[in-house]
Amino acid sequence: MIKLTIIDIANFAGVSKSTVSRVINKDKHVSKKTREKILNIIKESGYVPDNIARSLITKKTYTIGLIIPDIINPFYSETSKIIEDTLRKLGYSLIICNTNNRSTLQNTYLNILIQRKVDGIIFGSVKTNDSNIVKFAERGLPYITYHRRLSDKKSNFVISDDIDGIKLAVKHLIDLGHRNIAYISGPKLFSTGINRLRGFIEARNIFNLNNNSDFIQEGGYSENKSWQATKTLINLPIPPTVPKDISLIGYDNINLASHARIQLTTISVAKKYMAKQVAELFVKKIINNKHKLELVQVKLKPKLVIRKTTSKISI
Amino acid sequence: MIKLTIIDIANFAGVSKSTVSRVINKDKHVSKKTREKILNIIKESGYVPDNIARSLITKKTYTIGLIIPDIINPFYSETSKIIEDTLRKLGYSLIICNTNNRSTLQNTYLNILIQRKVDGIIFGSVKTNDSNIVKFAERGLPYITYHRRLSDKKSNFVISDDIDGIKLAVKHLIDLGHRNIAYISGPKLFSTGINRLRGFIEARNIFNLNNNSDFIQEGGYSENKSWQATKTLINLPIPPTVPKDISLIGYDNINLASHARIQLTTISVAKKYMAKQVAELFVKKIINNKHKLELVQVKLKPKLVIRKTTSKISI
DNA sequence: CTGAAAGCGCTTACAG
DNA sequence: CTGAAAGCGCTTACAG
Repeated sequence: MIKLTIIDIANFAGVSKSTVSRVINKDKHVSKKTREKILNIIKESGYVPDNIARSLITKKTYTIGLIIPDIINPFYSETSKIIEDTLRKLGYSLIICNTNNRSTLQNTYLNILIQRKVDGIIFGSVKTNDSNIVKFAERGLPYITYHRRLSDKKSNFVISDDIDGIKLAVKHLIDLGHRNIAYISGPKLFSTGINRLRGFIEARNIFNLNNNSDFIQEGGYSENKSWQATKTLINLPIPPTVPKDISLIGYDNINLASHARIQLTTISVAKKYMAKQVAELFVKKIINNKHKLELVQVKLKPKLVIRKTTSKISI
Repeated sequence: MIKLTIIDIANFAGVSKSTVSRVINKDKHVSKKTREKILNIIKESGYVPDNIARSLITKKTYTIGLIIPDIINPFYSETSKIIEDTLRKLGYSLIICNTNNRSTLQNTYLNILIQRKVDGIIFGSVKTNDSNIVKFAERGLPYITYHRRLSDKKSNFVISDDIDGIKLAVKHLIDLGHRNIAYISGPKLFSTGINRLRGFIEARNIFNLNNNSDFIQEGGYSENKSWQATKTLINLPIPPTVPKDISLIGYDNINLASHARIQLTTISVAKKYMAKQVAELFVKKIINNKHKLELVQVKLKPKLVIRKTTSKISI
């Protein structure tokens, strides 16, 4: 199996390699006749241009890195798949990196991606103040985050409006007659955790609810911690309002929420749309638009999905 | 942000770029003094060698393609993650491609990966006779499959021994006193489906079981089809042996099998080990060993995991 | 142990 | 519309 180069094609067609290059790059300044001749030879010969050689000159690899905590987590496998699909249609390939939430591994990946000359990096779960990303950003490599954002005002992101989401949840409970509403929070090193908590506090003020600080418990996205928090809440002198049982709203419409035996009322995040948007906007507004310095800062509206775990208060 | 090249480092160190290159590539023929000086300058300056330029000469990209049906399927997200992790430790990056089982998309990806000059391709779900892969293989690009194999005797693979797996299952049922044993098969275009069926037929002969052809029903990995097949089996004049209900063995120890309300006895495949092996053997035995033409053909032993869906026959 | 030179397979002004 | 030449940032014989 001999590997063909652009020179082989040029010789065979009786033209210079410049002309072959123009045909490959869809340059208009080639006569129809020459173009067709070359195109034919390329097809017949099975010649494939070497992207490596091309990248060396153009400084574009058409490769993007995706840094996520864990592809086994359904949120990330679903969004990764859509990101990959969207990028492919735009001519890009994706290198997926699982950090397992370890910042040393994230740094390892950042170095790998820099050395591989990726055109940019998408982050799926940034900590609000990640000094390593700030340092890396100084290299001038374009990046964007989804699901979570950096606190930096000039950062690019596509996220769900977490403040609004919690307000939807609180409003729903109030509409059902509840007044004592508690909140089990996520970790505060992510914008998701920070903003949902902020949304809860704002909602309490808007609706004039009990400001009892016991009604906010740290759950930390851990089953165990959340279970402890729940017990604390139930044993409060004035526990959260109780209908038949307790009205309960989750966040992120994970598959388990709709399970027949669970039927959790939930705030639903448009994760598929988010994934498509982050990939498209990153390529179109940032990577292919380097001169313009346009910021991408998108907050998607969450939705309330009412199922069986919330109901009217029964006094 | 100015981009440094090997020439900048060379000038700064007062040596030629050849010497810098040797240091970067850990060539021994450099004096300790020069080496340390250069290493220091590299560190201080934040210089990162350009892998693209290097690849153009070495013809190695240290990139591997992984072609799977769907990263959302837990089997593939779990194995992909391990493959990626294993490859990273060996110095390789991974481009994951989801075909959704569509051969046109697989071809698209094959072309992309060829153009990107990947060092090899790992396939997660090949059809036994995939003419496109055969055609592609003629390009001389190394490849290997896992989970499923090509019928081609000279192909590389790491799979589970599916024939043996079914035999384990049949033997277990016989040990429990069953004699009328039925089998709901998978699609025959995969080695998994073919070999499990073959294993079932061989087991019937070995244990002198009823050769009734009604006891083999096509399930096609589809819930609906399998349900039809089950009804057909139950309504047979002589149905499969019935204890309290029916003894049932699944294949592939998916998470649902161990669910508290399911407790399916199952043939378990060492998928994590399989993933690690396919990545390691591919790099060590095939990619880094091109001259030797060594075949990698590994069949891992499956295990029987006994839970609650199988029990002694009660006459 | 070190350097000068050639070359990997392309693209891109420049000139015609 | 087309070609000759320079160059992208490295590696690698070859020579000393």
